[in-house]
Amino acid sequence: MPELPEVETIAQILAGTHDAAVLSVIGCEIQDVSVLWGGTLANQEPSDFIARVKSQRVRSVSRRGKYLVFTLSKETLIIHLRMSGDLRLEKVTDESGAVVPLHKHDRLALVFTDGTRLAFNNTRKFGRVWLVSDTKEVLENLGPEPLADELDAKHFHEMLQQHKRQLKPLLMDQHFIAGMGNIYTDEALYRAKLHPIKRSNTLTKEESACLLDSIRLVLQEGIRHNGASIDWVYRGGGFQNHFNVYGRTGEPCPICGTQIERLVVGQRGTHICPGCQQM
DNA sequence: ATAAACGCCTGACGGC
DNA sequence: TGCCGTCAGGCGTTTA
Repeated sequence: MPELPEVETIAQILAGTHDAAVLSVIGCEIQDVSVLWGGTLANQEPSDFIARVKSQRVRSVSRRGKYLVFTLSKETLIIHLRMSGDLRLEKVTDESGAVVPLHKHDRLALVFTDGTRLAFNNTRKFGRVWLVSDTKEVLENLGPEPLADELDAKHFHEMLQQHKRQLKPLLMDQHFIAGMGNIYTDEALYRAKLHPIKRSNTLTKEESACLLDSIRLVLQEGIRHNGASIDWVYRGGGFQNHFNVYGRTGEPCPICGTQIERLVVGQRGTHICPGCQQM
């Protein structure tokens, strides 16, 4: 699934602030809703959702962790793409006036009065949509934004000291810090030369500061490349061409030449350079 | 407190 | 070609 850089890219594209943006949802009024798979809705029945969301207008689009946040006239629409979710903003009809068909695995579609449509494609049905009056209902327990200035090295070190957990599962815990997923965690730990199962409370101040820098570096680089396009989901991003360890099992480490190893940490495939990342 | 195991889903890929 | 196991950008719940 998309991680912070992919979600950030999608948010910017939908908001029309991205270089690659063609359409924008800002100002669009919701005219019609198709709930193609009811399980998509996390907190209500399709009929309630449709009745409440119709005729609301999109005021803004932003990101919090891996959540997309659509501020509407009266309420807030929140989308989490999970593993296989994607969003397409497109015209409902083509140049000849023919209706553009929805895709296989589209689970929800919002049709706007200006003739555009936002389609939520979600192959594995893990993604969810919420409609809430208060974003706290969904976002309250998220950890800090890794790229925010309020998070400094001192505070991050204290956060790490408060747990005795393996670094990788801790970084992927959205209550600890919001937005890190499997790819960017592997890449950040590699850059910081830290082993994924090293205990968080054993890091020195210097190591904590280096880890925070590494997290920010890989996330910024991911955003700069419009995220990664892997598996069968292609969103136009190119960060997959800049992975140092993720998915590179058996290839030489760019720094020391040792073969990249794959292990399992926290039930997730994990990629490390055994030469650079020692316990 | 920490972490493993499992469930939720569909599809791609490699081996036989 | 088909079948089977494994793996996949996530996360909540249950169990140890």
